[in-house]
Amino acid sequence: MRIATWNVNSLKIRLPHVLDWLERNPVEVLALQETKLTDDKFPVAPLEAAGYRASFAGQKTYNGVALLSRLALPASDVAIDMPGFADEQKRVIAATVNTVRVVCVYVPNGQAVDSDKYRYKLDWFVALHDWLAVERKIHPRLVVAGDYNVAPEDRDVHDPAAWEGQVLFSGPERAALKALQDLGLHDAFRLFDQPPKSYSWWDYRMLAFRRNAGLRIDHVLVSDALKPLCTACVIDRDERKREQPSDHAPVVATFDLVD
DNA sequence: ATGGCAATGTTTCATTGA
Repeated sequence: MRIATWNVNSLKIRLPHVLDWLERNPVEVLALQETKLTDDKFPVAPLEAAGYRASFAGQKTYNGVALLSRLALPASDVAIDMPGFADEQKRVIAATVNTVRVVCVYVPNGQAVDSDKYRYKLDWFVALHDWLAVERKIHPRLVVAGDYNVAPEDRDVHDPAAWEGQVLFSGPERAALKALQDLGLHDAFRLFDQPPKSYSWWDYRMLAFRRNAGLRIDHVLVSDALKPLCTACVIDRDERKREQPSDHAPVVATFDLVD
């Protein structure tokens, strides 16, 4: 079983990319962020034609998340938002697919340290932590995949000295991500040997991709019970080379589970 | 010093992203 996450930066623009990618990478579950579509505009039909059911929670212009899963697999208990955290912004969707509870998250960007948006990001992380502390008890097989907008360590940043203390790499953000990991949610990417300078996002500007000036901010966290079943985790950086790409690359985790 | 690139809205630029 493969579970992937991808911030597509507008599913309207990126639908051809997603369909093409799924054809080449027929994962069992794909978590999408930044769909930027209201629910009435979600492309249900083309995704079904490609063999995927879709659950989604969208809004106009910003945010928006979705979970795609193969039509042949059982999928149930779709949940939107975090209970107890009132939020207009559509950033969380969860579903149980093939006995695995999959949570798709789009963590706030934070804009700049000391901004209102940064405080909202840290508050959001606290809510996520407290919610997942409960969810992991209910669902031992738990995957939390998405755009976390935080690079965990120096090796996840192309220029850690320049980024130190900046949004996406500040101490409080990294501590918030670490607190999730301390719940027993493990960074699947770091369970394996990886190429040096592996990143999942590159700025559209400054020829960042060509210089590999990126950050690793998209993560798949796996619960204690799933950790021994996780057999691989890769970033598909080739997708970033395509025509009119998202600024994020897909991240794919593989599990030794029968589909 | 501080823009650069991309997407959205109802647009002739502002806002947001990361």
